[in-house]
Amino acid sequence: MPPDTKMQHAKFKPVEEQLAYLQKGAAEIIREEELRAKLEKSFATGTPLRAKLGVDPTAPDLHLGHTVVLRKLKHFQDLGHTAIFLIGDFTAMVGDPTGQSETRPPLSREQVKANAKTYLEQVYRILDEKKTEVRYNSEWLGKLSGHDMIKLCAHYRLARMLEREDFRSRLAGNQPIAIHELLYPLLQAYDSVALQADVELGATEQKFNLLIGRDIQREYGQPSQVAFTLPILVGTDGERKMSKSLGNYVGITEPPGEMFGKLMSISDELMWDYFELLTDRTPAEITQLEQQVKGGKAHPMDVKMALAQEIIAGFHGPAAAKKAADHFQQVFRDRKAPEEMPEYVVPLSGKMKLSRIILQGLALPSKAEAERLIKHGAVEIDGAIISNPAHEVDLNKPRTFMLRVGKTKFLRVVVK
RNA sequence: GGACGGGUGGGUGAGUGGCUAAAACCAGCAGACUGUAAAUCUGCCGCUCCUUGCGGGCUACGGAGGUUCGAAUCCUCCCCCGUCCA
Repeated sequence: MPPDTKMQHAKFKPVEEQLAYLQKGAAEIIREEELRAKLEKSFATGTPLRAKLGVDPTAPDLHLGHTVVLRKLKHFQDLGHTAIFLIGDFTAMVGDPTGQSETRPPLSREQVKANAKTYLEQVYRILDEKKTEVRYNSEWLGKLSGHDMIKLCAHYRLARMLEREDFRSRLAGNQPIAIHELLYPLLQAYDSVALQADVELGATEQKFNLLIGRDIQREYGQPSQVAFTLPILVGTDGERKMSKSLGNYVGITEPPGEMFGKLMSISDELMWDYFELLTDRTPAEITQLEQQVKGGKAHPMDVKMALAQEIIAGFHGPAAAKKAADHFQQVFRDRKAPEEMPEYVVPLSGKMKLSRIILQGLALPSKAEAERLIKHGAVEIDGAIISNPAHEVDLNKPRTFMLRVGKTKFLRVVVK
């Protein structure tokens, strides 16, 4: 063994170990042998790989779905490689057609800038800010001349571009495709050229774009990047992709208690996906847990609680996660009122309608909604169900009572 | 530029003059059952007032006018979207 190789051992972990770490949770690695070769070369020369993740600065509120791919980028970072977080400020003005059934409205410069800032703040909850190379693709794309652009386009064929599912179906369904949308994959590919990416990460729906990157890099005389895709995270409904607009998401900036509740509401089957994609448990550990649950040795709820706690600890710290777990245990499992609940102060007066109190105290959308809840028997005062929507509460002397609305909402009402 | 087709409640989408706050489905909310699960079942699901009722008022079917005792439904103009032809 040459002496300099020994030194490299300190810098990078053995290739097989790295590979195993990276493979966890991957949907597809194209091609795996190339990744191994790149890792070997990196190991031998002491040069970190350049792993790229590009995002459209369109969604300032990140949820767990976004974190799947971010966590993988973090894994590269953990192994000593260079994590490149690319903000597609230029391409955002084009609009990624991926998975779109219609043309996306482009974003203005101001929107892009503001979104990018919020985006980064949230990304640093996962990535190490000091070690992350943040780039904006306007840096090179903005400088492309018309001539450069034509040259780039000349490297790809229309027929291949139209192979893409979303283009094909739109074409077949008489839906419009704007010419500039064809440019998007090419520009993304050019980003890989500009950044000399060794690996590009993305969700499975990005596969097509990532593959074009390989072709274009070759055309520009560079080694092809490895296309590394990750599964799309299913939302809390257990059916569709996690997304904000579907309301089946868990936001990473949500309070720990909220996150806990949402995570516990996922189905038992789904929790294994979450373990794989959102925690650092090894595949072996996960399989073991799964068997324990199947064999009746572990209760699914306890396992799910551990899952929720682990995920939350990553964003809010272990203490906050523990607190959320305790709170959950008390309120839902033991069906007791929590120790802490929001307070709502009402001034001393004669009487007040219960519906008005919960309307204001819980910021419900309408009084009709409040009355509906009462009629349904969802409202309790100090443990007694009140089902008369016209019920009035005496407010003639100072006191405190506990209001419960539905299973999850509590309010300490203080009359003074 | 021309010819068609279309814009209905959070979404899909029925409804061609009164019985329509507007079918159905989805989403959502609540209750039951549970492990706050999931699945299932039941109810609710524009706003507001009260005496909480098969109750009163208001607002709503792209926009503005009009016809009519009465319009999501008919007429006029306008805006927007799609298809086809050029």
